[in-house]
Amino acid sequence: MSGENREFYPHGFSFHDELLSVFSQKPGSGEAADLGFDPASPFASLDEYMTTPAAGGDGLIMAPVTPNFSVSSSSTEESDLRMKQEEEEDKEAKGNEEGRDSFKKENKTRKKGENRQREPRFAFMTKSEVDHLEDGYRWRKYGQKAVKNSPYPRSYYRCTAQKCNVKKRVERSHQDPSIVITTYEGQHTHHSPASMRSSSSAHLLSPSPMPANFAGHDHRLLLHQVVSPAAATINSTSIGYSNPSMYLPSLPPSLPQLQVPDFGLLQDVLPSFTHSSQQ
DNA sequence: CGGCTTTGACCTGCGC
DNA sequence: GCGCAGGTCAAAGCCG
Repeated sequence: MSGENREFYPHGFSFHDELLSVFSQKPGSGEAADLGFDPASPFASLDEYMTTPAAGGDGLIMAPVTPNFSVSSSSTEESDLRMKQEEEEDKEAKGNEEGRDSFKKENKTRKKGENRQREPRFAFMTKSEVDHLEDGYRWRKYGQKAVKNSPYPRSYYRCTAQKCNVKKRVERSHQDPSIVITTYEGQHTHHSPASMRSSSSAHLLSPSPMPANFAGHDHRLLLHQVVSPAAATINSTSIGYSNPSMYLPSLPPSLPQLQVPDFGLLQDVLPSFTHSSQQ
Protein backbone atom coordinates (compact mmCIF):
# COMPACT_ATOMS: atom_id res chain seq x y z
CA MET A 1 0.00 0.00 0.00
CA SER A 2 2.90 2.27 0.54
CA GLY A 3 5.53 0.70 -1.55
CA GLU A 4 6.27 3.96 -3.23
CA ASN A 5 7.02 5.51 0.11
CA ARG A 6 9.67 3.02 0.96
CA GLU A 7 11.87 4.66 -1.54
CA PHE A 8 12.10 7.44 0.96
CA TYR A 9 11.53 5.52 4.15
CA PRO A 10 13.03 2.10 3.84
CA HIS A 11 11.50 0.98 7.11
CA GLY A 12 8.22 0.80 5.38
CA PHE A 13 7.20 3.72 7.44
CA SER A 14 5.42 6.39 5.58
CA PHE A 15 4.64 9.82 6.85
CA HIS A 16 1.43 11.69 6.56
CA ASP A 17 1.38 15.38 5.94
CA GLU A 18 2.34 17.33 8.98
CA LEU A 19 3.30 16.41 12.46
CA LEU A 20 0.98 18.31 14.67
CA SER A 21 1.45 17.22 18.18
CA VAL A 22 2.44 14.26 20.18
CA PHE A 23 1.38 13.35 23.62
CA SER A 24 1.58 10.16 25.48
CA GLN A 25 0.30 8.28 28.36
CA LYS A 26 2.48 6.59 30.85
CA PRO A 27 2.74 2.87 30.97
CA GLY A 28 0.35 1.49 33.51
CA SER A 29 2.38 0.97 36.57
CA GLY A 30 1.24 3.59 38.96
CA GLU A 31 4.32 5.66 38.35
CA ALA A 32 2.25 8.51 37.17
CA ALA A 33 4.92 11.10 36.96
CA ASP A 34 7.50 9.14 35.13
CA LEU A 35 6.43 9.13 31.57
CA GLY A 36 3.15 10.86 31.25
CA PHE A 37 1.22 13.78 32.43
CA ASP A 38 1.11 13.83 36.15
CA PRO A 39 -2.34 14.72 37.38
CA ALA A 40 -0.71 16.06 40.47
CA SER A 41 1.56 18.34 38.55
CA PRO A 42 1.31 22.08 38.96
CA PHE A 43 0.02 22.35 35.46
CA ALA A 44 -3.66 22.84 35.23
CA SER A 45 -4.01 20.72 32.18
CA LEU A 46 -2.19 18.60 29.76
CA ASP A 47 -2.33 21.48 27.36
CA GLU A 48 -0.42 23.63 29.72
CA TYR A 49 1.97 20.85 30.42
CA MET A 50 2.54 20.24 26.80
CA THR A 51 3.12 23.85 26.00
CA THR A 52 5.43 24.41 28.90
CA PRO A 53 8.89 23.22 27.91
CA ALA A 54 10.09 23.90 31.40
CA ALA A 55 7.95 21.04 32.52
CA GLY A 56 10.55 18.73 31.26
CA GLY A 57 7.89 17.02 29.31
CA ASP A 58 9.15 13.50 29.36
CA GLY A 59 6.74 11.62 27.23
CA LEU A 60 5.08 14.71 25.97
CA ILE A 61 6.15 16.13 22.73
CA MET A 62 4.82 19.18 21.11
CA ALA A 63 6.17 19.58 17.68
CA PRO A 64 4.05 21.93 15.68
CA VAL A 65 5.03 22.18 12.11
CA THR A 66 2.40 24.53 10.96
CA PRO A 67 2.92 27.89 12.62
CA ASN A 68 -0.77 28.55 12.75
CA PHE A 69 -1.55 25.32 14.41
CA SER A 70 -2.02 25.32 18.12
CA VAL A 71 -2.09 22.19 20.19
CA SER A 72 -3.38 24.27 23.03
CA SER A 73 -6.76 24.58 21.48
CA SER A 74 -9.70 24.24 23.78
CA SER A 75 -11.13 21.57 21.60
CA THR A 76 -13.64 19.63 23.60
CA GLU A 77 -12.63 16.52 21.78
CA GLU A 78 -9.04 16.91 22.74
CA SER A 79 -10.07 17.65 26.25
CA ASP A 80 -12.17 14.56 26.29
CA LEU A 81 -9.29 12.54 25.02
CA ARG A 82 -7.04 13.83 27.73
CA MET A 83 -9.65 13.28 30.37
CA LYS A 84 -10.12 9.73 29.24
CA GLN A 85 -6.43 9.11 29.29
CA GLU A 86 -6.05 10.59 32.71
CA GLU A 87 -8.90 8.47 33.92
CA GLU A 88 -7.24 5.44 32.46
CA GLU A 89 -4.05 6.37 34.16
CA ASP A 90 -5.89 6.34 37.43
CA LYS A 91 -7.29 2.95 36.62
CA GLU A 92 -3.92 1.66 35.68
CA ALA A 93 -2.47 2.95 38.88
CA LYS A 94 -5.01 0.93 40.77
CA GLY A 95 -4.84 -2.05 38.51
CA ASN A 96 -3.33 -5.35 39.33
CA GLU A 97 -0.78 -7.29 37.35
CA GLU A 98 -2.44 -10.01 35.42
CA GLY A 99 -1.59 -11.82 32.24
CA ARG A 100 -2.51 -9.82 29.23
CA ASP A 101 -2.72 -12.49 26.62
CA SER A 102 -6.40 -13.09 26.96
CA PHE A 103 -7.98 -9.72 27.12
CA LYS A 104 -11.09 -11.13 25.60
CA LYS A 105 -11.70 -13.45 28.49
CA GLU A 106 -10.63 -10.82 30.90
CA ASN A 107 -13.11 -8.40 29.53
CA LYS A 108 -15.89 -10.89 29.59
CA THR A 109 -15.26 -12.35 32.96
CA ARG A 110 -14.13 -9.35 34.88
CA LYS A 111 -16.76 -8.23 37.28
CA LYS A 112 -17.77 -4.72 37.93
CA GLY A 113 -15.48 -3.07 40.37
CA GLU A 114 -12.47 -4.93 39.17
CA ASN A 115 -9.95 -2.96 37.25
CA ARG A 116 -9.38 -3.94 33.71
CA GLN A 117 -5.82 -4.54 32.79
CA ARG A 118 -4.64 -1.69 30.61
CA GLU A 119 -1.62 -1.58 28.44
CA PRO A 120 0.44 1.56 28.20
CA ARG A 121 -1.25 3.90 25.87
CA PHE A 122 0.11 6.42 23.55
CA ALA A 123 -1.89 8.81 21.48
CA PHE A 124 -1.02 11.39 18.95
CA MET A 125 -2.68 13.48 16.36
CA THR A 126 -1.74 13.56 12.76
CA LYS A 127 -2.88 15.70 9.95
CA SER A 128 -3.59 13.20 7.28
CA GLU A 129 -5.88 12.44 4.42
CA VAL A 130 -6.02 8.80 5.30
CA ASP A 131 -7.26 7.33 8.54
CA HIS A 132 -5.02 4.36 8.86
CA LEU A 133 -1.44 5.49 8.91
CA GLU A 134 1.22 3.18 7.65
CA ASP A 135 3.64 2.60 10.51
CA GLY A 136 5.56 -0.45 9.45
CA TYR A 137 3.40 -2.97 11.25
CA ARG A 138 0.61 -5.08 9.96
CA TRP A 139 -2.75 -4.43 11.50
CA ARG A 140 -6.04 -6.20 11.32
CA LYS A 141 -9.14 -4.21 11.77
CA TYR A 142 -11.45 -5.86 14.25
CA GLY A 143 -14.05 -3.28 14.86
CA GLN A 144 -15.49 0.06 14.09
CA LYS A 145 -17.79 2.13 16.19
CA ALA A 146 -19.58 5.37 15.80
CA VAL A 147 -18.32 7.92 18.24
CA LYS A 148 -20.65 10.09 20.18
CA ASN A 149 -20.64 13.71 19.09
CA SER A 150 -18.60 12.88 16.08
CA PRO A 151 -19.68 12.08 12.54
CA TYR A 152 -16.57 10.02 12.08
CA PRO A 153 -16.32 6.42 13.25
CA ARG A 154 -13.53 5.04 15.38
CA SER A 155 -11.69 2.06 14.01
CA TYR A 156 -10.02 -0.61 16.08
CA TYR A 157 -6.93 -2.44 14.89
CA ARG A 158 -4.87 -5.23 16.33
CA CYS A 159 -1.36 -6.18 15.41
CA THR A 160 -1.43 -9.30 13.27
CA ALA A 161 1.73 -10.73 14.77
CA GLN A 162 1.31 -13.73 17.00
CA LYS A 163 1.51 -13.10 20.71
CA CYS A 164 1.46 -9.41 20.06
CA ASN A 165 -1.46 -7.75 21.73
CA VAL A 166 -0.81 -4.28 20.54
CA LYS A 167 -3.92 -2.48 19.56
CA LYS A 168 -4.61 0.87 18.13
CA ARG A 169 -7.61 3.04 17.67
CA VAL A 170 -7.95 5.46 14.87
CA GLU A 171 -10.46 8.22 14.74
CA ARG A 172 -10.80 11.48 12.94
CA SER A 173 -11.27 14.69 14.80
CA HIS A 174 -14.68 16.15 14.25
CA GLN A 175 -13.24 19.53 15.09
CA ASP A 176 -10.79 19.31 12.29
CA PRO A 177 -11.52 16.44 9.93
CA SER A 178 -8.04 16.69 8.56
CA ILE A 179 -6.67 15.49 11.88
CA VAL A 180 -6.45 11.82 12.68
CA ILE A 181 -6.15 10.76 16.31
CA THR A 182 -4.29 7.51 16.72
CA THR A 183 -4.04 5.75 20.05
CA TYR A 184 -1.68 2.84 20.49
CA GLU A 185 -2.07 0.44 23.36
CA GLY A 186 0.53 -2.06 24.40
CA GLN A 187 3.98 -2.85 23.26
CA HIS A 188 5.06 -4.86 20.30
CA THR A 189 6.85 -8.06 21.15
CA HIS A 190 8.54 -8.16 17.80
CA HIS A 191 10.27 -5.97 15.31
CA SER A 192 8.51 -4.10 12.62
CA PRO A 193 8.02 -6.39 9.64
CA ALA A 194 8.93 -3.53 7.41
CA SER A 195 12.10 -2.79 9.30
CA MET A 196 13.14 -6.40 9.12
CA ARG A 197 13.19 -6.03 5.40
CA SER A 198 15.75 -3.32 5.68
CA SER A 199 18.93 -4.70 7.13
CA SER A 200 20.63 -1.36 6.73
CA SER A 201 18.40 0.18 9.32
CA ALA A 202 17.65 -2.76 11.53
CA HIS A 203 20.53 -1.88 13.79
CA LEU A 204 18.79 1.30 14.72
CA LEU A 205 15.99 -0.53 16.35
CA SER A 206 15.65 -0.79 20.02
CA PRO A 207 15.13 -4.27 21.36
CA SER A 208 11.56 -5.11 22.09
CA PRO A 209 9.49 -4.39 23.95
CA MET A 210 9.18 -0.89 22.75
CA PRO A 211 6.41 1.60 22.33
CA ALA A 212 3.83 0.15 20.09
CA ASN A 213 4.01 2.91 17.61
CA PHE A 214 7.68 3.29 17.54
CA ALA A 215 9.30 -0.05 17.07
CA GLY A 216 10.97 -0.07 13.75
CA HIS A 217 10.82 3.64 13.24
CA ASP A 218 13.88 5.63 12.67
CA HIS A 219 13.27 8.64 14.83
CA ARG A 220 15.44 10.65 12.54
CA LEU A 221 12.67 10.41 10.07
CA LEU A 222 10.37 12.02 12.52
CA LEU A 223 12.82 14.75 13.18
CA HIS A 224 13.34 15.21 9.54
CA GLN A 225 9.66 15.48 9.10
CA VAL A 226 9.46 18.00 11.88
CA VAL A 227 11.86 20.29 10.21
CA SER A 228 10.87 19.56 6.69
CA PRO A 229 7.19 20.09 6.17
CA ALA A 230 7.87 19.95 2.51
CA ALA A 231 8.20 16.23 2.97
CA ALA A 232 4.45 16.28 3.21
CA THR A 233 4.43 15.65 -0.45
CA ILE A 234 5.18 12.17 0.69
CA ASN A 235 2.52 10.36 2.57
CA SER A 236 3.63 11.22 6.03
CA THR A 237 2.95 10.20 9.59
CA SER A 238 3.68 11.66 12.94
CA ILE A 239 5.26 9.57 15.61
CA GLY A 240 5.07 9.82 19.32
CA TYR A 241 7.14 8.42 22.08
CA SER A 242 6.00 7.18 25.41
CA ASN A 243 9.34 8.35 26.63
CA PRO A 244 11.35 10.05 23.94
CA SER A 245 14.54 10.12 25.92
CA MET A 246 14.61 6.38 25.78
CA TYR A 247 14.93 6.36 22.08
CA LEU A 248 16.62 9.57 21.24
CA PRO A 249 19.13 10.36 23.94
CA SER A 250 20.88 12.77 21.67
CA LEU A 251 20.40 14.14 18.26
CA PRO A 252 21.99 12.07 15.58
CA PRO A 253 25.14 13.62 14.25
CA SER A 254 23.71 13.19 10.83
CA LEU A 255 21.27 15.94 11.65
CA PRO A 256 23.38 18.56 13.31
CA GLN A 257 21.43 21.55 12.13
CA LEU A 258 17.90 20.67 12.91
CA GLN A 259 15.94 23.81 12.93
CA VAL A 260 12.32 24.35 13.64
CA PRO A 261 10.84 27.59 12.49
CA ASP A 262 9.97 29.82 15.41
CA PHE A 263 11.24 27.22 17.83
CA GLY A 264 14.95 27.26 17.27
CA LEU A 265 16.80 24.03 17.65
CA LEU A 266 14.82 20.92 17.92
CA GLN A 267 16.19 20.37 21.38
CA ASP A 268 14.37 23.48 22.40
CA VAL A 269 11.13 22.13 21.15
CA LEU A 270 11.70 18.65 22.43
CA PRO A 271 13.79 19.14 25.55
CA SER A 272 13.33 15.59 26.70
CA PHE A 273 15.10 14.42 23.60
CA THR A 274 18.32 15.68 24.97
CA HIS A 275 17.94 14.41 28.48
CA SER A 276 20.83 12.23 29.34
CA SER A 277 18.85 10.25 31.85
CA GLN A 278 17.32 7.18 30.42
CA GLN A 279 14.86 4.72 31.78
C1' DC B 1 -7.69 -19.95 -0.29
C1' DG B 2 -5.82 -17.07 3.12
C1' DG B 3 -5.98 -12.63 4.90
C1' DC B 4 -8.53 -8.77 5.62
C1' DT B 5 -12.70 -5.68 6.16
C1' DT B 6 -17.39 -4.97 7.35
C1' DT B 7 -20.97 -4.87 10.54
C1' DG B 8 -24.45 -6.28 13.78
C1' DA B 9 -24.54 -8.27 18.22
C1' DC B 10 -22.88 -8.65 22.61
C1' DC B 11 -20.42 -7.41 26.90
C1' DT B 12 -18.73 -4.17 30.35
C1' DG B 13 -18.31 0.03 32.85
C1' DC B 14 -20.28 4.10 34.36
C1' DG B 15 -23.51 7.79 35.41
C1' DC B 16 -28.06 8.91 36.75
C1' DG C 1 -31.96 -0.85 37.72
C1' DC C 2 -31.65 1.36 33.41
C1' DG C 3 -29.66 3.45 29.54
C1' DC C 4 -25.71 4.94 27.15
C1' DA C 5 -21.20 4.63 25.21
C1' DG C 6 -16.98 2.25 24.49
C1' DG C 7 -14.81 -1.92 23.26
C1' DT C 8 -14.74 -6.57 21.27
C1' DC C 9 -16.38 -10.71 18.93
C1' DA C 10 -17.35 -13.35 15.06
C1' DA C 11 -19.83 -14.48 10.88
C1' DA C 12 -20.13 -13.07 6.26
C1' DG C 13 -18.25 -11.17 2.38
C1' DC C 14 -14.50 -9.21 -0.40
C1' DC C 15 -10.11 -9.32 -2.68
C1' DG C 16 -5.63 -10.51 -4.51
